[in-house]
Amino acid sequence: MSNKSVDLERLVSLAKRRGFVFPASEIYGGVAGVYDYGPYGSQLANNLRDAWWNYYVVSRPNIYGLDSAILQHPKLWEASGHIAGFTDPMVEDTKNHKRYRADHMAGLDSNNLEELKAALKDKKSPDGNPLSEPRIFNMMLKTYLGSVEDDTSISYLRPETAGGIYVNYENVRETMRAKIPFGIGQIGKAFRNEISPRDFLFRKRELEQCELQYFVKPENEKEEYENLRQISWDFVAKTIGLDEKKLTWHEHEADERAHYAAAAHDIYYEFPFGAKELAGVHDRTDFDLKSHMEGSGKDLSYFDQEKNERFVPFVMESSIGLDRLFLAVLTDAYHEEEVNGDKRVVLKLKPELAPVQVAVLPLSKDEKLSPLAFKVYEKLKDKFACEYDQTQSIGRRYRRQDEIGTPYCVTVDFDSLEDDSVTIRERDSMEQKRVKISELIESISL
RNA sequence: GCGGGAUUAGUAUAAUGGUAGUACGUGUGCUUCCCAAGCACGAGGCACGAGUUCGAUUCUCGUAUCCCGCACCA
Repeated sequence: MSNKSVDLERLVSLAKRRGFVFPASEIYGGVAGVYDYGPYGSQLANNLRDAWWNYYVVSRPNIYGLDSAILQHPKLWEASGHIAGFTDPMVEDTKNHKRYRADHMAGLDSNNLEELKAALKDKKSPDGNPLSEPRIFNMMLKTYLGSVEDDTSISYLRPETAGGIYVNYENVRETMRAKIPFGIGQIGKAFRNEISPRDFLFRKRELEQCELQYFVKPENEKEEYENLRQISWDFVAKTIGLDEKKLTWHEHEADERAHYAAAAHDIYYEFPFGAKELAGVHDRTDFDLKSHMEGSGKDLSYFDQEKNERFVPFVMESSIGLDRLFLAVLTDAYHEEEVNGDKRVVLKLKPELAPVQVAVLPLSKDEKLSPLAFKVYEKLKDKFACEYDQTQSIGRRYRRQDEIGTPYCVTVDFDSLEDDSVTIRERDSMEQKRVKISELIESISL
């Protein structure tokens, strides 16, 4: 049976029912575009985070980790281009995407979109192209640093994690004695006031990004870019193990690239609501470091000792949304199967990613079986993510574990009292093998 | 943000201007119980606010959230 028919509602329902994802502040009616990860969801997210960190940072000698603050100097976002015009009513040239102040063009001192819309009805851009409708642009979440709320204390929750990497570029290079090429990896929350959050975890207002910024010599731009594309593909396809048939490259045309990017390729995943961006690889050139050199007045150029020359490194970026990865993993794993005339819902998660790796189950709740089963649980719990469950029938408990993707169930039965053996039941095949309790840990391979 | 639809227990749903059933799930107990078995008992619900009304889960309005299109996603 395939999982092609998996629709978003089923995933949302399972996620809620089994403690993966809850709507934020649900008892107050929820908050659009914000979700909380429940007991199993937070564990799965942790596992995905660890997988990224190990793959991109820990296992690479010239990649360094960073955890920069969500709050940074407001000037960072000016230099990066994020602040420009964001709290103003803007119109956009629909052809070349140049932006203009809607109030200036309309000759009105107004933030009223209806008034502006009427006044701009027949106007063209300076290049003679049609204009988009006026909108207030303020994607960043504003806050005040310090307890006095005035214009001088305005700050922003970061709209992306990359900025924190650039402002620490020199600190990391210096303290790690890093030579180009090297990279800085970071995982963290970012915030965007999305106009319309949609599609469950796909477009959230509070999201988590995993980003690698890789600093290279300008002349190696193309080669490093292609290399990073391959690394990024291998992460989602091999390390995470998403179905490669659902993954595709999508190259940005010039007019859909961000202001900083010379080249951009996204990895699309076939979500229940269509093929959408899961990850991105961008060639950001020297835009960012140069912008921050200008903004801060500090020299961020690199001195190459061998060639005795100085240059501003180019940045190759690999970024992936942790929430999107979570949703892709859930989508990929979700299967409905027919077993003995009943429907079985099973999450075929990679064992190392599963929130529970081993469930220990006494065949029945019993004054002799339960203590033995609990001893088995205690033996395993420091080695694997374990759960102990003795409530209701054994078949029911297998199904429970199937639904949260537990790869192995260890069942303690009445024979166990005599032969010191237990059975290991495998999730996907539902096959069982009997092993000695003393050899149990070695018998479970993740 | 615009237009449309929806919102009843944890999930999926039924009915109703006189405060709600069902299924699955869930809790306790019985059953040496290997793939959601059975039996008994139990907990649990009309998204929020206002209006109309003797009385609103039901009608009206507003809000929130979700879904579908469009736009947006720098």
